[in-house]
Parts: sequence; structure tokens; C-alpha cells
Amino acid sequence: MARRTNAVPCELCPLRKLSNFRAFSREELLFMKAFKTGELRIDAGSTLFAEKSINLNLYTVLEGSGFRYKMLEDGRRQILNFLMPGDLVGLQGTLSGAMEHSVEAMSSMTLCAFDRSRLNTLYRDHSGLAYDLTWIASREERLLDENLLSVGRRTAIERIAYILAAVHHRARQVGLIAGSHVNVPMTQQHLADTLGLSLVHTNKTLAKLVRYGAVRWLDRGYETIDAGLLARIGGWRPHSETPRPFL
Amino acid sequence: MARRTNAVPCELCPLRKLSNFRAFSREELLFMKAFKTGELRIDAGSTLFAEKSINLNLYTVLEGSGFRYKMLEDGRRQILNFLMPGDLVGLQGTLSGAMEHSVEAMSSMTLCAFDRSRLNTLYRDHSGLAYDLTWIASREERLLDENLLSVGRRTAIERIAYILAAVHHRARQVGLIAGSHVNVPMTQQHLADTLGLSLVHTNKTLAKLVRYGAVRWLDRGYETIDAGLLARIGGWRPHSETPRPFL
DNA sequence: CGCTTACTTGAGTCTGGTCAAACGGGGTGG
DNA sequence: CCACCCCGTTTGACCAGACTCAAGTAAGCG
Repeated sequence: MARRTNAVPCELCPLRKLSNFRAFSREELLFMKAFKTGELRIDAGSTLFAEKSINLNLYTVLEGSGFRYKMLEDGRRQILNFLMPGDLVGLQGTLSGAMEHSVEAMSSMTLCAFDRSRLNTLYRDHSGLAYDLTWIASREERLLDENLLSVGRRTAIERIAYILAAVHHRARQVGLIAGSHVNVPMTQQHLADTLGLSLVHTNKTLAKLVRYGAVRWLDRGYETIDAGLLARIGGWRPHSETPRPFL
Repeated sequence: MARRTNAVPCELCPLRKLSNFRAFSREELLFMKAFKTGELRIDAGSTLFAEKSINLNLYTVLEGSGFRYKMLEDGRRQILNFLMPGDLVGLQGTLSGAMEHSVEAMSSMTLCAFDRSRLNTLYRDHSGLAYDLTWIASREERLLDENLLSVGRRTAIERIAYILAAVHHRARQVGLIAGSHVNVPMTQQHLADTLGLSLVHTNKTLAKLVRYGAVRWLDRGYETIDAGLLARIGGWRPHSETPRPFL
């Protein structure tokens, strides 16, 4: 289910090739190499960590996709955010490591693991990386703000259109796109739990978007047919994306 | 509407007296004193900054309360989070200063202003404070996670009970409480916009909580009568609160 | 005293939820 | 190779929680 794999050295990190990530200095690269304690590979559907557990690692997604979520006692689930390559996982817990949400893989995932207890070294000796960390946290917060706006104030069809547009956009930035096909294997249940809707209503509303010719739904995933229409219905608009830091 | 006031020197900062904030070293205190560019006082109902504007300051709330929010074109508003003393405002924008949400005061507020452009000095020379900044961002993200869970998955009465319990708790930590009276002057419209509900439905559901004897609603604010009942209905539970950093 | 802001209340509607059942493809064990 | 099962998806019928519209009250203020 979860196992260590032979690590990709940071200097060959495949994410660096993507244009929208900020470059590291040689020194930073060396530090990250030391900071990284290993790689973790988990299967689709498995849990990286659970709410209320203690997690002493931070992770950066190298490959694959997953999601953060919280649950109520009776099983109602809210997906908080999708995780894609370059995203940092685990910062949202208390910095000491007590997690207040769970993380599950949608596809098989590879993650770089970092030792939380060495975080202070990062802050002490690499202020550039420390700054990046805050940048990352702040970006994550903006994403959550958007989601909250959707779930709180948009109608069902707007929410669905919005999230499909947003996920498409994010996926493209990290290479999780093949043509118009978004390579994030979510089910309609995932969609529903992200948007605060029921599965049935999600299905029926999604069917409308399909009829409108905005998207095509595939088994576990989708294809954007008319990105403009999707954005218009969902009220989604691109942000100015400056190269972003990671790790 | 907004004006500079004679600044309270950081070493006399009234927030430091509150037990749940972390203490500064002498050195950090000196740095903060220099980092702080002044104080801002704004009236209840006025806007600190608006979505899409550029804001070159970071602020810490010294006194009073307000809220962050986003709006859709047609005026639907979603309140993202309430702001209380000790909270940092403005970090959620891109670090460069483009804001993606607005901030409005609910009571008159006093804020300490910091110059964003000097943030790099903070990272370079005061890794402890840099670490704090990430801590603060991560705490904020946990708050948003909770809110998203509420808005997405709780029923109207659960949402209201939850937020009232949570706000009571937060308010008490920063001295915004007099007896059982929560000194955060929100209207039912604020509540509705926080929870993704209509004003009318919020009013009717709140009336139930009043009938149950859980709270008493006051003009712009409320009083907790039965905190246990409120927490039970809303599914709210206290977190272990370690002394938290600020500024 | 009249205006505004916040809160109430009632009536009727509708978006979205629940329950129930069925379909279709992929995998598996007999 | 086929029967069966499971998971994700689809559809229909019905229900209800939450919304809109419309008034009306009450307190605060110039």
C-alpha cells in the first residue's frame, strides 16, 4: 500500500522542468537534498494520513493527485482541496504535527517526504525558502477562499462549472493534462463532496453541463469541451500567475 | 473614516498581556518596533481594503473586530473569516500585495501597520518571527478548513450553532467577552453571509436556538446561555490551544 | 418626528436532498 | 468462457430544507 522507493535526486526533480515553478539556487538545492528524507509511493484510494493522527513529515506531491478532507461523526465528508504535483501537504496541521484533516490519494501518488523537526534549520539558514513556505501557505489560503465562496454562494451548476474550470487550469500548469483530457481521476462523489452537494444532484446538474456542450464526463475524470462556456457559467477567471515556489 | 493615531509602543502592546500569546525576545521586540510603520484606526462599517486593490501593508488587529469577504458580480457575498485582536490581515493576498478579498470593520478597529516590502528583512534576520508567520498562516488555513466543512456539510442549525460556539471561544481568548456577552457586533446578515444561508432562514433558525435556550440574540451580537448545548448541536469541540504567536 | 437599520414573521416556491432501482464495464473465480 | 459482483453512474419519484417576496415591528438617531 505504501512503500519507499528509490529517490529521485532533487537536482533531477521533474517538477523543475515545468515553467511555472521558481528556480532554486545551487545552495538551496543542496539543502533540499539534505532536507528530503525519502520518497513515498501510495496507491490510489489509500490514505496518506488521517485526521487526529500525528504526522511528523511534510510532503510535496511529485506525481499523481489526491485530496484533503474532513469528516463529521456521521460520515458526511467535505473535500477541502485537491492536491496536485508541486503542492505541499501537511503544513495545514499544527506545525507540531497534529493533523486536523485527512489526505487520500485519487491516483497512485509519489511524494517527497521532509522531516518536520528540521524545519527550524530551514528557517534559520535559508530565509528564501522560509519565505517560499509562507508564500505557499498564502496561496493555499487563497484557494480555500475561492472554494468557500463557491460552496457558500454559488448555485449547483455554477459550482460544478467553476471547479471543473479551476481544476482544468491547475492541472494544465503541472502537466496533468493530455489534450483536453484532465488527468485527475475524480468520481462524481468526489465532486459532490467538494462542492457540498449530494451525489444525485451533482450527477443531474453535471448532465446539464454535458448537454450544453461544456464538458464531457469520462469514467473517473472529464474532458473540457468549451472552456470559455465553463468559465462563464462558473464565474471563473484566471489569476495572474507568477512563477510559484515549491518544496 | 481612517486616520493615523499616536502609536502604542510594541513593548506596551496590550495583546501581550493576554496569556495565550507567545512572548517575544527583547531583540524581536526591537525589530517589531522598527517594522511597525504606524497605527490605523477605522470606523465600524468602513473598508480596510478591497478585492483587486493593491495593499502594501500587513496589519495586525489591535482592537475591535471585522471580517474578510469576497463577492460575486451580482452582489452575493461570502464572509470568509472574522478578524479579532491578534489576527494578521493581508497575508492572504499574493505576497506582492494584490488582494483577492476585501476587509471590513464590524466595530471600530485599531490596526498595527507593517511594511510589506521590509518582510524580507524579517525573514533574513529573524527566523523565529518567520516561523511564526508560517504558523499564523497555517492556523488561518485550519480555520478556513473548519468553515468550509460547516458550509459544505452542516445543516442550517448546525452551522449557526457551530459558528456561535467558535466565535465565542475565539472572542474569549482575546478578551472580547464580557460575562457571557460576546463583544463582536455582528448582524444576522453577517451570520448569513458567513454560513452561506439567506437572511430570512438564518433568522428563523437562530430563533430555534433561542427557544432551545442555547443563546440569546442581542442587537448586533449575542450572549451564550448554554455553551454545552451549542457545542453539541454544532458539533464544535475545543482544540488544544498552545500559546500562539502573533505580529 | 420621520428615517434608517436590524430584526421578525408569514406565505408560497423551488433548488437540491433522499430513497430506490437499474445499467454498464471491468475484474474474478468457478 | 461465463456468471457474478462491485463500483461508478444514471434516472425517476417524492420530499423538505432553504429561498424569495412581502410586510411589519422595534430601536436608535438626527
